[in-house]
Amino acid sequence: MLGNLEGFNRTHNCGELSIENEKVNVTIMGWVQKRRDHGGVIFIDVRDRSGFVQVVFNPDLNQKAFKKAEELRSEFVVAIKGSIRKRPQGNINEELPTGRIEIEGHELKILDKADTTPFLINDDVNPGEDLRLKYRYLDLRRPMMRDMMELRHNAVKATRDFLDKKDFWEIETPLLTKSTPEGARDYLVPSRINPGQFYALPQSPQLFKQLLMISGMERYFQIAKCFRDEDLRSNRQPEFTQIDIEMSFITREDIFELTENLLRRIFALNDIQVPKEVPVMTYQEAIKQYGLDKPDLRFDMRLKNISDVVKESEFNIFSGTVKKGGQVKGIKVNNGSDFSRSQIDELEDFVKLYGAKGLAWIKIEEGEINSPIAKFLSDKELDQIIERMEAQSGDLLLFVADKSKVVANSLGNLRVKLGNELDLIDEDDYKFTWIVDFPMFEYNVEEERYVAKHHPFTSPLPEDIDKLDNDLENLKANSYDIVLNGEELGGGSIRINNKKLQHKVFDAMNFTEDEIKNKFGFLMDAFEYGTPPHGGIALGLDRIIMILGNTDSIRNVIAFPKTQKATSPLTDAPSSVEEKQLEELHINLVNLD
RNA sequence: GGAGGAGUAGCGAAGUGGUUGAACGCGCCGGCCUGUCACGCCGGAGAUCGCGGGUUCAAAUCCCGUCUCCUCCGCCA
Repeated sequence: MLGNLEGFNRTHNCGELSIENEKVNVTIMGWVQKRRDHGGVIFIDVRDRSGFVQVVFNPDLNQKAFKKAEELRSEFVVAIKGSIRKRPQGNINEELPTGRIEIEGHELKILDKADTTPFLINDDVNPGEDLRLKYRYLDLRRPMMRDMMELRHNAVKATRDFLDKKDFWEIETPLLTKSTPEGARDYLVPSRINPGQFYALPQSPQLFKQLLMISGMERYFQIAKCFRDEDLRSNRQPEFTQIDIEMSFITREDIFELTENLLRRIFALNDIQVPKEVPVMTYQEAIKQYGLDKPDLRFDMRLKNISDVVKESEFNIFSGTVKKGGQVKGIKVNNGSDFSRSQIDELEDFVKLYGAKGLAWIKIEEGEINSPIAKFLSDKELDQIIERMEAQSGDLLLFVADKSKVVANSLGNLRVKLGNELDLIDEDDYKFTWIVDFPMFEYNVEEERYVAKHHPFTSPLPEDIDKLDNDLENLKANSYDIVLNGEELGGGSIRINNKKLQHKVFDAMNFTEDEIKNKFGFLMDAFEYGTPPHGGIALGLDRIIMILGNTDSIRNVIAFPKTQKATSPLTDAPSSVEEKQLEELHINLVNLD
């Protein structure tokens, strides 16, 4: 009968068998990857988590097993007894880890049969995302996905080992917690016992880890699930995992060192070196030179400011923008003068996505200037632009004139796009950098108030504290991000550990006394009882695995991810619920249309 | 909330108004085959061209709507 293991005890994993095991009797179990039926002899590749191995059924050796092997189809689950032998001369397959040996099949048991799968279980096929997610348990059988899961496990294991050695304690914090007003939209969970009230799933364990510092836990970490009800991207899922760390009695540099060593350990899993010295760049410098706060340092093409050169220019789009307080900046595409008009139009469409109104361009062709805006620029201005841009014959210059924020964002993203498309990036290069001194606040036009750029528990830079009273715009935070190849791996800060200062920060954000009390009263209370200086960092585990695993979708590093509409084709979540469940939760559905 | 791309047998994919009864590859089913490992050879089944309207003598192909997946903007302390 099917499924019964009677008489079979697994002795080896398929992928681990080698010439060392010659003449050994083995029992393997796994899935049929492939059957090659030659009529007189049948080859079966049997796959388990460790890899696969070839089993041969020969009627001359074992008629019964051979007959049984004729029934086999792909993805049948089997148990096989046999003996390891060297492959005959000329039949060694050097391509395969187990290619020097094979199993002479003596006894075959079919543990379960399988229907033809919706897609083939190998890395050569590329089924649509919805199919992969609907049959995720089959998708995960593919070597690529199996490898991702193993990599993820190893990274988490390395993290736990490393932090344990450094005297950190892994402490769990609640998933059912309190909704906080700042930041991302919360996932809410209705309380049955408290009609009309809701828990929120944590966007991060931020407040709890600070409370743990006040508790004297001193060094905390958690592989923490976090939830944010915002729109999805190729690197953003509504539930994701952070390596969450907090320490007491430390400086920013202590956190840098710890994080670098942790990353060193994790990236070593794929032989990627974290340099001895990870450079530190200020936010202001990053925006100035690269336009983004997560610069990709694998290629140059920095932004150059030509505002001063064109501020009196005839070309109104440039001079007018500068006079209104905006900027004109440009990037240089080496040997880009052969870009066609339609290619440049495409680049213009791209920067418009980021709010730019247009993209001005100048081609330097054999000393000749080719540009629709050249006629509005004086020779002197052109010369100065070329000098500022360090342009040579054959180059293409691209300019955006706008508010500084739009200029930085549009050119910064254009730079990344060109870097990728022009193949300026060495895929084997890994450029880490710290970004520090972020602005504490950003003005939110919709809410007509300042909001925290990192979070409101971030300490301002000590030398900037006075600006809390009069210069919020330029107040810098003691916060930091770790960036790799243009991807933000994580960020953190030194926290406020003082009630008075915390209160001032809330004030700056226009919180009322009542709001502070209702939303953060418990933190303010805790600050009364002896709070150590503390700080920490949260690293995006999923993004780290993406880069380590060299994949461009976060879904490939999560066993059961959601689609872009935050649904699961596998479980069909989310779904409607029974009327009775809603009643228990005191919830009435209303139609808002 | 918005922009773009995609949806054709189980999977991948060609086909942009008719003369093809919708290619091709993989898989599947049957037969043959004793050294394959992308096995080979012969034969076969399998498609309301995402769904709903419309234009036309004629629609996979053009138009409108709608659903799903992907990428991006906004959003993501």
